[in-house]
Amino acid sequence: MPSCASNRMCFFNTFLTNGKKGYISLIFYDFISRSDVMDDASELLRKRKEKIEELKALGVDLYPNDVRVTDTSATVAGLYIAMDAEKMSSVTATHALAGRLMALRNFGKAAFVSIQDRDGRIQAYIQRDKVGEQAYGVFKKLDVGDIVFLSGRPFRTKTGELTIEADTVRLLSKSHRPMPEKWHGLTDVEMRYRQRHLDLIMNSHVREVFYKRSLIIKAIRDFMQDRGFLEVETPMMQTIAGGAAARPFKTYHNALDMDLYLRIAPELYLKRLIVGGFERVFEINRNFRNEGVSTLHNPEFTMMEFYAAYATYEDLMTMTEELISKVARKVNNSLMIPCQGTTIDLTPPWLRMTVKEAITALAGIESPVLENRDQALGRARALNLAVKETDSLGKIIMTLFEGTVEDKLIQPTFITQYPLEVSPLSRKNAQNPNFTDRFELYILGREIANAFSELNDPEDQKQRFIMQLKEREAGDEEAHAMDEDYIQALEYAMPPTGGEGIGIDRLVMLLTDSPSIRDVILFPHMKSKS
RNA sequence: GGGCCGUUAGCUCAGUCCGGUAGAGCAGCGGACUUUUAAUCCGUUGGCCAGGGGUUCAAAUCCCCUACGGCCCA
Repeated sequence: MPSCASNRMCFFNTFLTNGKKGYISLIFYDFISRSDVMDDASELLRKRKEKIEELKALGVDLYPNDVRVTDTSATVAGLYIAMDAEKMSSVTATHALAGRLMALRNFGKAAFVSIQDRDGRIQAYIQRDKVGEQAYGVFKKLDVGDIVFLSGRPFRTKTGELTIEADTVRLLSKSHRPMPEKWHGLTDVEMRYRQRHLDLIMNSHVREVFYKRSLIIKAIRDFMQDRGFLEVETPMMQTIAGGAAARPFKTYHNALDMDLYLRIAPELYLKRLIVGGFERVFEINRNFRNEGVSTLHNPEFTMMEFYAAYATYEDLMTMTEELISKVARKVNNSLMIPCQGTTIDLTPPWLRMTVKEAITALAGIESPVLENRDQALGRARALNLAVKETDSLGKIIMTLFEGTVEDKLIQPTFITQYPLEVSPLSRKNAQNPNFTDRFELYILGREIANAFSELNDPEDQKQRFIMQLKEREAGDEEAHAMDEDYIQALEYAMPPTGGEGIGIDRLVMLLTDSPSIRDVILFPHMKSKS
């Protein structure tokens, strides 16, 4: 038998060598109570633990699983919404509900409680003479935060509040920890993100944001399916992370003995499905980009990408207006969206202008400057923008655009005609081959969508990849890699196609008036607290 | 990566400028109370002041470093 008696490993040893169940549980209990509670825990946690022991001593099952819940706070509220106190006095129906105890107002021999379930809150009135002395004794030991079961008939209090007059009250799951403060709730943003369960318990508007997020995604999915788009799933782990300009996460497959990258976009696989003949596909899923976090960036984020054969980027602008306005109407019941102190008007059609027109119109940079690399470079430097001596005109134009125009695009605006150098997968514009048939949608100064008429000429695509390789050799880690498999797929002929990606998180931010992407992602990434 | 701000009881926050016994409200605990709703009333417990180093007779408070978070910039 091991000689040490003060760490977890040793208990396992004891268990293995001794093998008697009763013995081990005794030791283990000793360990829990002495180390986790008596020494480390706050007085509050110790008191709670004592109460739990008292309940156990009374023979109360702390975690029963034998109740039948028939209603929620909302179904009960819906039934009696039109009935006043007098009408309700003749109601004989009883309702069985369960939820988390969120408020407790005790009067000695009776109490009002509020329980919270998935639909909201409902009040119940617990009387000693109604539930019985023994059940009431157990009830008095319950805490805010416990999960409870209630049944009884509904009535209205003298203030008119719908209330369940409980004939049964039971503990369903005991909370070992106290809830945050009832009035101010949980406001510490770090704790809200790290302990989202608490945030969801305490902050109803947070629950609403995530209900709405689900509605938005459902509305998008319905819209796409109604138009004959097939929902597909393509690889999240890719041998070449392509389809966008970003640094990928790297991982490793043991059995195959190969490096893999988490995808930065599904684009190239989705277009291979267009070659395969599906003609209309979409995917709503996660992308992973190895970059910093900010109010607009999370390392993993959700995009919808879709591709439509025989469509152009111009068709997609119209479709995007329809999609986003339809979703907004569905979840917000309006096309006027209050967001971050301004109102966004989503009524189509939306403003359309080229990158160069936008720079001239919104930043006052004369158009000849945008035709001459040296002048454009000089202007970018004068504006303190980060440009390199070796940057091409197209790159400099985009630097000017990002530095001077982006945050002015408040109302929905399609920016079209992106430079060839920054669009390696887009079709060249027929009139001006230095630019591509591409657009990005901006709302509230943020990029929401990116789309283009797809480049389907395999020889041109190969040249574009070679251009990108040169950028990569010149030190641009985000430049696109050569993808021979993709080129070979194009060699089997891809129909003329329009493709688009819509940032779901950013769309949810817009439609829920959330200031940070972390407010629309349930578990945003945070640094570990060591 | 840079700048600014923050971290004090389970939670929400004072206290920091100007160093001198660590506070409030809620929650908890004990008591009263059978229509309250931030219930009320009486009493009461609870702290490694994020962590480390320095200055000082004396540090939550002043200085330096670190961690985490927020906002802004790149």
